[in-house]
Amino acid sequence: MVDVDERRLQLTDAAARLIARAGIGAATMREVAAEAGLTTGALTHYFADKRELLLHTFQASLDGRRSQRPIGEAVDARVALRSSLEGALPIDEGRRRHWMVTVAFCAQAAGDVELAAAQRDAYREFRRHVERLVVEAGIAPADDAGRVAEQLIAQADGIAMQALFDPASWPGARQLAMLRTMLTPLGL
Amino acid sequence: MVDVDERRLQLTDAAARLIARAGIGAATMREVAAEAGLTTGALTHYFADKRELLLHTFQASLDGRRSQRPIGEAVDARVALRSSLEGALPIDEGRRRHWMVTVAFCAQAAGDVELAAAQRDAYREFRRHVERLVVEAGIAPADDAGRVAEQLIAQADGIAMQALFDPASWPGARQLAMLRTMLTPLGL
DNA sequence: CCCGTTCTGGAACGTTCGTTATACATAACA
DNA sequence: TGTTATGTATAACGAACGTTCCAGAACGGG
Repeated sequence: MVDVDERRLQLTDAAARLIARAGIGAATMREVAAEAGLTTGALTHYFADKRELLLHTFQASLDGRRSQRPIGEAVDARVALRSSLEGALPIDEGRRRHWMVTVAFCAQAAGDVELAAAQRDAYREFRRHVERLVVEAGIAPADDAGRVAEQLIAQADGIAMQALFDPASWPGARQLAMLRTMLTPLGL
Repeated sequence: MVDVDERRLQLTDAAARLIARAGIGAATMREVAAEAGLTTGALTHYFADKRELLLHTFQASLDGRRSQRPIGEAVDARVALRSSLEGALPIDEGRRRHWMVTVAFCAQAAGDVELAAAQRDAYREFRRHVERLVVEAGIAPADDAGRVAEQLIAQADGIAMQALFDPASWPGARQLAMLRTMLTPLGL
């Protein structure tokens, strides 16, 4: 009948938009449902409770980001690596939204072991992804790729943190320029 | 009669502990008052509303961090610089608490221009502080110190972001080691 | 076409929130 | 010491929240 996954995405997308636009406080069950053009009856039909909605919203936002990664062996590992790191910068609406969802999720994850684990695992997955690209690109020996990956991620995230609430000082071009400045010593 | 500033600190400290321990959702007016050993009557006497409490909690947490900075000309600029950057790493209870407060504050700052400005200004102040130390330490020429400061802050914050919800992978020593690895190319 | 399932809207429930009001204690000052 | 201002506890209020419930619409299999 109805595509369950599509409906869920419709609802988690609405939640993400709301969180990014007006903060976690504005993302009530009623408001999320309304943003999606539905009511709480439909919302509770797809998510048992608000916590589950938030968890799925975070996961869906992650999936959305992952789907933007260059895929396959078609692209050069160096290009894929730089693209993956640029994916962590809030330089457009989608990437900014993902950061806002992540921050809101982290704020909720304090004192909630399951949510904290989700955030932790998301980071670990990203680390593995970057680490693999580092190896493929031949930037670092395999036994040191993990450290290099952590370093690269730290640099991208650090720029993102500064840029998130100071977009006037950090237009997209400046974020990208700074990331490349930090990458060039590694031959990127 | 009563030291107003001390009472306010007592209350904002209670709020910060609560936020770090159980998340922003647990920081209700009643809970904050109880954590401070008081009631809502006292709480509302010192803060007009919850938003003001949150803003002051963030500012008080910032002040607490700033008070840990090495002061005066007594210390070497290089030492002060490294110490300031290490202050951004969640390697003990106080620093972790400040990060949790910051994350909670950012989650609330979406869609609230005044809160967003407070977060933005906090970053800019830290940037100026680091920039000054960069110049004093002779690490970069004055016209490039800003960029270097941003880079250093980004590296520290990036480590912090990864470490916040994965303390098992990021003991304090490892955070410090990684920060020093990133600092050595600059002669620190 | 009918029946059972799935899906959705809408209202209701109990709880908890931020906030306000009030009563009482305590301290400062005349 | 009487009076005023200040500090705090307690209770109450209306609003909004997450959640539950139910009626009925939409749909699919027989």
